[in-house]
Parts: sequence; C-alpha cells; structure tokens
Amino acid sequence: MVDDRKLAVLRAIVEDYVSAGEPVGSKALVDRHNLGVSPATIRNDMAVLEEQGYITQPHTSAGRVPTDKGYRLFVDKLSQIKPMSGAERRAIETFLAGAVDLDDVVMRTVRLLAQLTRQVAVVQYPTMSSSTVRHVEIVPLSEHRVMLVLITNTGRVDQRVIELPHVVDEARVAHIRAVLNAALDGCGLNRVPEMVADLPERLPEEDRPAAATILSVLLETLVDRHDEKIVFAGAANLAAPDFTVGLRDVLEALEEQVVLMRLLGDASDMAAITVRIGSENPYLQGTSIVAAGYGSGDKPLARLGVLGPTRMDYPVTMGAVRAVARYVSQILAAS
Amino acid sequence: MVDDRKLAVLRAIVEDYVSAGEPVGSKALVDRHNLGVSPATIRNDMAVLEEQGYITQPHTSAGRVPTDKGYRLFVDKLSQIKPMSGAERRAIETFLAGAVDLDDVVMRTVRLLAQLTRQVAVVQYPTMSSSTVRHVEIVPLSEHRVMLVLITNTGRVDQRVIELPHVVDEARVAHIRAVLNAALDGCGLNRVPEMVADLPERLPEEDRPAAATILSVLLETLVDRHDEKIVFAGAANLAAPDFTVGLRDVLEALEEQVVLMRLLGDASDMAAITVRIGSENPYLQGTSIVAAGYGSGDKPLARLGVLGPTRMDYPVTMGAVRAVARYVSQILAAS
DNA sequence: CTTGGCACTCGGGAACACCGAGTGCCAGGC
DNA sequence: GCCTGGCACTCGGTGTTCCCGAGTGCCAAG
Repeated sequence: MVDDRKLAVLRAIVEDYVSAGEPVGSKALVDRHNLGVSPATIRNDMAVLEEQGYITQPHTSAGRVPTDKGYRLFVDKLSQIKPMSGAERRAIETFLAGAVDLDDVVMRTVRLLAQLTRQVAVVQYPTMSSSTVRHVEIVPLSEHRVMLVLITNTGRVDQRVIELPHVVDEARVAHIRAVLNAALDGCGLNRVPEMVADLPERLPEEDRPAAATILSVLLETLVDRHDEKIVFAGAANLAAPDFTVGLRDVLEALEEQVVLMRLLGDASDMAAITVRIGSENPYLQGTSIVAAGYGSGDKPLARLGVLGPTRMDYPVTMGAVRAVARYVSQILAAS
Repeated sequence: MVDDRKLAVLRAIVEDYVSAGEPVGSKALVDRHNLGVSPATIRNDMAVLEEQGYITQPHTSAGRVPTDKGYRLFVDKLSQIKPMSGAERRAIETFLAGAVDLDDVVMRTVRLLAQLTRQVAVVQYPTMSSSTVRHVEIVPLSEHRVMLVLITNTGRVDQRVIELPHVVDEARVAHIRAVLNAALDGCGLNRVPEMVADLPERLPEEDRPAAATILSVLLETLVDRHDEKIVFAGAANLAAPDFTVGLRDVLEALEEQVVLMRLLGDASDMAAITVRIGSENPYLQGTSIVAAGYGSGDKPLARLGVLGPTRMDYPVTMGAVRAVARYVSQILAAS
C-alpha cells in the first residue's frame, strides 16, 4: 500500500464523506476531484482499499465510507492541521481575555470551544498536583465550626466546613492559621503532607486537637480534589443527525466525571494533539475525541478537547482545539 | 362543567395517557377504570371535554389526549401530590447528608433529583441577596495584584483577581482588609454598598486608590453574581422517546443560564410547588416544569426543579421535588 | 340521560414495483 | 501491466396501493 493514487483516493473519500455525509461512489469521486483516471480505475483502487480495511460499504450497492482505520491513516499521514484564521484567533483571544477568575476562564473556554467546533467541548480543571499553596485561610463560622479555604497559585479555591472537637476561640484559630501559612506558603501541593506532619508538635498543647482536625481535613481536601472537576458544553450539538451512536450513551458519559476523564486521556506532551477515533476510545465507539493539554508552564496542567461523531472534520477541529489550548495557556501564564 | 363523571373521565384519560403514551379511546377507558357506564356515554362526555378544550384528538380517528388546559385541571383539582416512600426518603436523606460543602450539596441535589424523577433536574445556587457577609479576604498574589475572596453565611465563596493601580505592600493590604471586615462582618449583602460608601475616607490618603479599586470590584462581584449560577443533570433522560419537542432546543435552553432562570421562575412561597405546563412556559412549549423553593430559613433562598415532557406523572414528580427541596433545606439549615 | 347499533374516517403497516446509483468483472487498448 | 469502456447485477430507498382496525359521531330506542 504505497500507491500514491490510492492514498489520494482515500483522502478524497474522507473529505467528501465528511462534508456530504453520504457514502461516496467512484463516479462522484472523479467528478469532484481531478484525479486523471476513470471511475473504473478508482473502483479497482477502492476494492484494494476495502480489502486492506481502510474503507467499507454500508450496503452492497452503495458508495464507500471510511473505517476507523481509514480515518486514522487520514489524520496521521494525509492531512494537516488547519490553522484558524486571523479573525478567529483574535476573537478567541478577546473572548478569553475577559475572564475574571479561573472558574470563568474554564467556563468561557468550554463554551468557546463548543461554539467553534459545533461539537461537545470538554474542559478539565487545572490539576492541583503541580500547583503550590498561595494561602490558607481559616474562618470561624461559629464557636465550634470553622471554614478552611485553600487558595493555590493557579487561582483555584477550595473550601471545607470543619466541625471542631471543642470550642476554640478566635485567637487560637488565628495562631493556627499563622503557623499553617508559615509552613505551607509556596509549598507544592504534593509536598503538603510532609510539611504538616510535625506541625501539631510545634503548637501549644491545647491547640493540638483542633489543629489535628483541621489538618486531616486539609489533607482530605487535597486527595478528594485530586479527582478533577470536568465541565462540558455544547450538548445541543449532539442533536445533529450525524450521531448514529446512541445519544443517550453519550449524554450519560458526559455526566460521569470518571468516564470523561478517561476519554480525555492522560496529560502528555504539551504541544501534542491527541486524536482518538471511534473504536480506539475506551468507551463510546462511534465517537471521536480530539484533545490537547494546556497549562501555564511547559508542562500541561490539564486537558481540553471536543467529542464528536467519527465523521468529523479532523483538520479543522484539531486546529480549533490547538488554538484554544494555546490561548488558554497564555491566559493562565499571565495570571 | 360541574359533572363529577366528566372529571373522572378526564382524570382517567390523563392517567392512562401518562402511563401508556398512546391516545386513549372510550372503550379502553371503561375497561381499565370501572366507571359504571358504557363506551357511548363516555364518548359523549369526551365530546364535551373536547369542546371545552381539556382534551383533543391527534387525528380524526384516534383516541383523546389531554391538552395543557387538561393537565392544568388535573394538577389543580384532580390529583394529590404523591408522597415518597419511607425508603426513598431515607435514601435522599443519607445521600444528601454526605455533602462536604455547598458546591457538593448542590451537585448531589441535582443528581439525586435527576435520578429520582428520571428527568432533567435543575438546581439554582442559593442566592446571595439575603445572605450576609461572613468574611472578606484579600490575598496578595504579586506586587500589584490581589485576590478578593468573599465568603457568605450560606457557605458560598466568590473570588476575583484584582489589578491594583500601583504597587501596594502587604501591610497596607492587611489594613484595608481589617477595615473592610470590621465594616462588613455580618452585614447583609444588599446593604454592602451603603456600608462601604464612606470607607475610603476612613483610610489614610495613600491607601485610597487601592481601596477604591478593590471596593469597585467587590460591588461588581455582588452584582455579577446576582445572576445566579444554575446547574443541571440528567440530560440523558431527554433521550426518552417522549420528547416530541425539539431535543436541540431543550439542550440549548439548559446551557443558557438566563433562560433556565426564567424557567425556574421567581422564588415565591417556600412550601408551594410551582407547575408550569407546556405553553404556560415562557419558552419551550411542549415541556413542563415542576419547581419548588428551598433555603435554610422560612424564606426560600433559591429554587430547584425538574424539566420533563408535558406528558409526565405530575403527582409523583411533585412528590419527589417537594421531598428533595425539604431535605436540602434541612441540610442547609443545619450548616 | 344512557345505551346499543351502525356507518364513516383515516392513520399506519404490509406488499409490491420501480428506479438509479453503485459495484464487480471482463475484454480490449495504450 | 495498468487503464478503460461496457455490461450485467444488486439492493436500498421511495412511491403506490391496499387493507385493517381502532375509534368516532350520530341516531333511535329504552
């Protein structure tokens, strides 16, 4: 399978099928693309391509449709990511620049991506594991209840209400807070446990029970919140008639954070764009996922991407995902 | 229209149609319900009911289907809210009791409601307008950037990054924070503007520009966040074949916070359960909404509810919404 | 006011034929 | 050896027709 023309045929089939949505036949191919040969020749090529598993025909007397393997070859060898136009890039930039906080960045990103690609966008919250502690706040709520607020350098805020074992006055709370901040300021989240290990011993006897409770909740927060939040938008785009796969399954997957995490895949190389096509997905065959990492530094903090029908315009979608990932990274780096 | 039997017929039609999903005819009615009369009599009654606009027939030779007006009468006069079983109530209680913070309460509530009703659940975040300030935190992020964190008694936390007009050292920030907290502690959110009006004047000259910037952002936060957050879950239930209305429209509405707000309606009487049927809805005819207020005190802080096809089991749905609203209120009151 | 009888309507499904796009194959030509 | 035109074949989709049966409205009798 080193034949240039066969590759051209495959490319043409993918392009036509993606744009029209109908199986494409030999005659239509030679009409729309000027391959300098006759339909019969194309038919021979198609027979070979089918035998090799790149295309298939839904019914005996119908045109050909790319298989997952065909899309894969197309994405890997036969296409280039299509960059966004200047106008689109500026629109992305200004839209994202208006965000007021991390929540807002994520929210805007997911909506933007859904709108750009006309598909379902998925954005993972920046992970904490590589973040550092900016500030720990302990706010008294009542005599034996405080709220723990953890603020990280990524701008993420987590809070927990804590029941204390006994009444603690404000001065003690303030003291614990001061000690905690002194110990943790700038500390990487992954190093928090070791930093606080001996902390109770540095406090006066009477503060220790309260401090121990607070610390255990703090550690719990770190663990709990490690299972990341994920948001999605653009579910309305699922109503497009493309979706042969059960709409219900997709919607269910979207609401299952864990499944969504798996679909987005592991954070890997920052610049790389991951494409998972149809049956390559752990769940949800029939859909494809285009994802990329983003973050404020060189290493990706989290991932974002879109989920759509296998029959999607990969070059354009990849261009949109890449552009959005870049601009989000830029925004995050600036804050 | 004071005829008892006609009301019974309407009730029977609604019940049968809701459970079976097919237009119900006179013969089926007398078979399934023991009204002691013949099909012909029922037909006469149905003719009257149709003339009065309570039922309609999709095609000339088909059974009858309730109209929006018919459902309305059914909900108002012909049915009672069906209470949840003890087991269900216990399940709700324990599921909600596991929540760690407000976010979690809301998240759990919306999922629970979606699961209980097998429809799309919508939960509004507790509104701030009747909350009070628990604490204001100002965290230096860099030399000329701080983060403002506003914590209210409902446990809600809002944060904003603020660019300061010039470099401000930590001591000054601490001072501004102290003054701010002294002025606002326990203050109702609606009274914040008046409380901070003369605040810059009570600060030393050099602090005023920074304080003014921070205050303006604080006020902006109050206003911005007044357009409440809303979350939904259970979109997968839309895939049920009932939905004659455009699935796409519903999904779009769900992602438009503003539309969703309107649909949920105004917070009104705490105990009341609002039902909006089909065309009674501002947007999205063809769907019905069952909603209730919830909150920690007597007055509702926010609303929650479900959205489903007009053809829904109103008594059961209303029971579920009422039960969830009660238990959430209970949880909120306890924290 | 209720009831049985009866003619009428009409949506939906089954059976059927037709069309046309598309294919595979083959023999001839460059 | 590869390309090409020709040709017979397949089969999904569409349009047509027909039929059935559920359901209705109306009427006259109880």
